[in-house]
Amino acid sequence: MKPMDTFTALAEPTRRNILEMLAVKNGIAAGDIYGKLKASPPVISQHLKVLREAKLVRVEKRAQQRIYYINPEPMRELEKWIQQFAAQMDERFTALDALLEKMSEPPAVAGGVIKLKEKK
Amino acid sequence: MKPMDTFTALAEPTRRNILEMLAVKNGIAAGDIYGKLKASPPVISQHLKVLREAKLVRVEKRAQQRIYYINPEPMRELEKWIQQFAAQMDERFTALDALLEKMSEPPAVAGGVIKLKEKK
DNA sequence: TCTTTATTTGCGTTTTAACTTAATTAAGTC
DNA sequence: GACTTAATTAAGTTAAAACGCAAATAAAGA
Repeated sequence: MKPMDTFTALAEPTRRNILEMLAVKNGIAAGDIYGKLKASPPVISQHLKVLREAKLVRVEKRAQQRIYYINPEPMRELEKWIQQFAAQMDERFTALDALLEKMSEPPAVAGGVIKLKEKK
Repeated sequence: MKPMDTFTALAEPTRRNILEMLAVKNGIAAGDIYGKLKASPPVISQHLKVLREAKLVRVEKRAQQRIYYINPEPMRELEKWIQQFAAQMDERFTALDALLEKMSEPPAVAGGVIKLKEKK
């Protein structure tokens, strides 16, 4: 349950844009990316580096160009993480659970037992 | 296609830990969180604030305690984003596409036409 | 009201991230 | 070999994020 720095890589909008471009058309040269996304070459290049390090993309050389491709694995892991997450929530939240939860004195605190107005 | 700052909120490991705790047991007091996660109260409190702003959690007051609950919507949107993403990739990558892509001179560049050793 | 418990706010410091400009590497072309 | 194109790297700057500690607020209870 730990998609390493996939989250960090995805936290930046420009990087997500790049990935979205690649989802539409896999295999894009760096130059075409900073052509369509208005950001300077160095900026894009740095973002590509982050994406590379997060293994969200891979690169192939073609003459002077670097062609970027999506690497789907981290995304799939991320999806898995979210789904496990949702599953764990649902597991704990069947109709019966919901009912019981509504009825009982809300969330049990640390120790477990709820102390209410225990006059000594 | 824009899960706002959900990504940013999820980029921090402590925040993910908090959410994972809440997935297992929804409704936890702030104090119980900084009991189990070894991080100082102020730190957790700040992270909770970020999660709150990202609407990943909601809070209820119970006496002095603040009980935190997961808010599932942003997660669902995130899941949707990933799935659309995957869908777009798959759409473009049927068996036939794969074949054609392998056969053709790889990725067409900006202009479109590939110039090869065009001796004048 | 004064005290305790639970949590948050403020503030100064350190770390990390992003953008800018300039320089560099790499692969072809003339 | 010098020249051009494509992309990256390096250095410096600014801005944002995270942490730690002290103080402040909120809700009870004595």
